[in-house]
Order: sequence, then structure tokens, then C-alpha cells
Amino acid sequence: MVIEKMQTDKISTFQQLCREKGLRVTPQRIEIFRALAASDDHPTAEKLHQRLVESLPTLSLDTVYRTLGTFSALGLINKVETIESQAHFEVSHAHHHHLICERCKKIIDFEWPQLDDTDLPHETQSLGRFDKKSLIVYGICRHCL
Amino acid sequence: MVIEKMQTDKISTFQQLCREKGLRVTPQRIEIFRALAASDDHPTAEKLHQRLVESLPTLSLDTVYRTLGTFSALGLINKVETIESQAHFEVSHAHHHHLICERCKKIIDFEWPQLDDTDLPHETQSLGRFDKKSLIVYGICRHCL
DNA sequence: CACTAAATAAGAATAATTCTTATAAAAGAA
DNA sequence: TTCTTTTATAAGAATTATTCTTATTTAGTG
Ligand SMILES: [Mn+2]
Ligand SMILES: [Mn+2]
Ligand SMILES: [Zn+2]
Ligand SMILES: [Zn+2]
Repeated sequence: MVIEKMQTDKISTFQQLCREKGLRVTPQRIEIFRALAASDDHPTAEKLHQRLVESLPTLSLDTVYRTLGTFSALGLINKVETIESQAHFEVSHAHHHHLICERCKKIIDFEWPQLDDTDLPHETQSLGRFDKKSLIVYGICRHCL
Repeated sequence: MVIEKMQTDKISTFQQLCREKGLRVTPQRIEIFRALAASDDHPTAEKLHQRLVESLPTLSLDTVYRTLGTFSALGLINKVETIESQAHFEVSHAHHHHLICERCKKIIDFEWPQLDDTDLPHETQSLGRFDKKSLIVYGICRHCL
């Protein structure tokens, strides 16, 4: 119930934002956003498409890619960096970092405000203006241990 | 001169390691390793190939990919994680992190031993056994500022 | 030198992503 | 609502990045 409400809120905030940015609110965009927001993993475009064709049988994979690109440009979602060939996505939320299991490739969120608040080492100052920290920690998840 | 010596050392260490691992020392492997070790950027397979065809005109792109894969499996080189489509590579050296310029996409190394030595937040303990930290910091390099 | 296993070149194949174009449908106006 | 304009979509073609297949070459070894 609370969860459903959160979902509804997320969706209407999303629709709001689309209108502000001059983007049309299409069923495809709503469903793609909803599906990604409902994911607790970090799905690929392909995976999302697989999940969505159930409810939108004519949805094309291209639309998923195109829409994820649009959302990403708006900062609504993030492309998660990994060394894998397929890109992974997530709805933007509280800034966080990722654990990646080297065996099953699962991506797990965790927060580390202490790191976020720490300044980079002094010598980086001369290299440019850098800020957004994204930490990836590799290891083995508890299911694979 | 000192640099040349370092290079020679790197190459012979490399040859040593190949033999230990039962890998044949081929001109292609030597040159690919040399080219990557001589790079101060983080080239893609394609970029490396472009650089190498000058000295090895028959070198195939496939060999570059295959060889980088082999080296990577040995831990001799690293695939650098970015959200870009093409993979970037570097010869393994002192553990370090990366600054990525959002404008020119340049990848810049920096070290942060303090981060390396800091334990992850307590709540990650239950998620598995994670250790290898890889920090990417996004921003604008000084040339693009 | 001769043998054998491993590596390579070349091009075909595959996987991931993006592009092209004809059609559909949102948003806004009448 | 209906009409108009503009944007988004579906479908499949195209492109890009990477990997595979196979015939040939070569490193390592005796
Ligand atoms: Mn995440
Ligand atoms: Mn590096
Ligand atoms: Zn795992
Ligand atoms: Zn730059």
C-alpha cells in the first residue's frame, strides 16, 4: 500500500518532469520508467524489454534503448558502469555505489556518505574539476560464497 | 635512457611471465604489450591496433582483442570500466583510480591510498566478501575547462 | 632440422546498439 | 470533439564492437 503509493508518486513526478522538459508522456515511456523503478536489480535494455513485452506486446527493443537514452540525458536514470558488454540501468535515487559479484555479476547497491563527503587527494586539484564519485567494489556476493 | 631501460625491463619481465604461464612469446604479444605499456592514455583495442599496424602491418584486430583478453586473464593488464561502448585497457601497475572527463572522455590516473586502506561501511559485510575498490570520478579535465 | 601444439590472419559471424522510414499517437488549437 | 502539428514508435536495416572459424604459420623443444 505504502509501496504502491510511492510508485504512484514516482510515476506522477516522472510525468511532471516529462512535461517540464517538453517530452510527451507515452505509455511506452511510463511503462519503461515504471519497470525500471520497480526493479531491484540493475537490468539491461534487453532484460527490461523482456519484462515489458508482457504488458506491451508490440514494444520494440529500439524504443527501450531510445527511451533509456532520453531518460539518461535528463538525469532521470543512470547507466551503471561495468566492464561487461551490455549496459546496465537504474532509476536515479540517493547517490550510492556498487558491489559487483565477480561470479554471478550481480550488482548490489550500497551507500557510503563518508566517502561522498571526503575530498579527493590534493594532487587531483590540478587535473581538472572532478566531483561525482562512483565506486565499484569487486568481490563475491554471499550467495556465491 | 632510464625510460628505455624501464621499458626493456618491463618487456623482459613480461617475457618471463609468459614463459612461466606457458604462453608463447610472439612478436605480436611483445608489441601489443609494449604499445600498451608505452601508452599514457587508456587506449581501446582499435586504437592500439591503429598504432601497431605501423610496425606490424599484418597484425589483425582480432589478434589485438584476443591478446588483450589473454593478458587480462593473467592479470597483466586491466580492462577499465566506463559507460562507453568501447572497452579501454591499461597495463597493470600500482593500484589506482580514474578521473574521466565528461567532455573529452579522457581517462586520468590518480592514486588514493587512504581510500584503498579504508574499510567498507559495516553493512556491506553481510552482502558478501568485497575488496577490490575501483573509484571513478567524473568531471571536466583542465584542458576542457 | 623436424615435430607438435599453440598462435595468427582473414574474413565470417554474432551481439549490442543505433539508424531509417513509414505509421501512429500525444498535445494543443479550433 | 475534431483537426493539425509535431514527436514518438515499430520494424527491420545498418552499424559497431567483439568473437568465432578455419587454414596457415610459427614458437618451443629435442
Ligand atoms: Mn545502483
Ligand atoms: Mn589507469
Ligand atoms: Zn554472486
Ligand atoms: Zn577533457
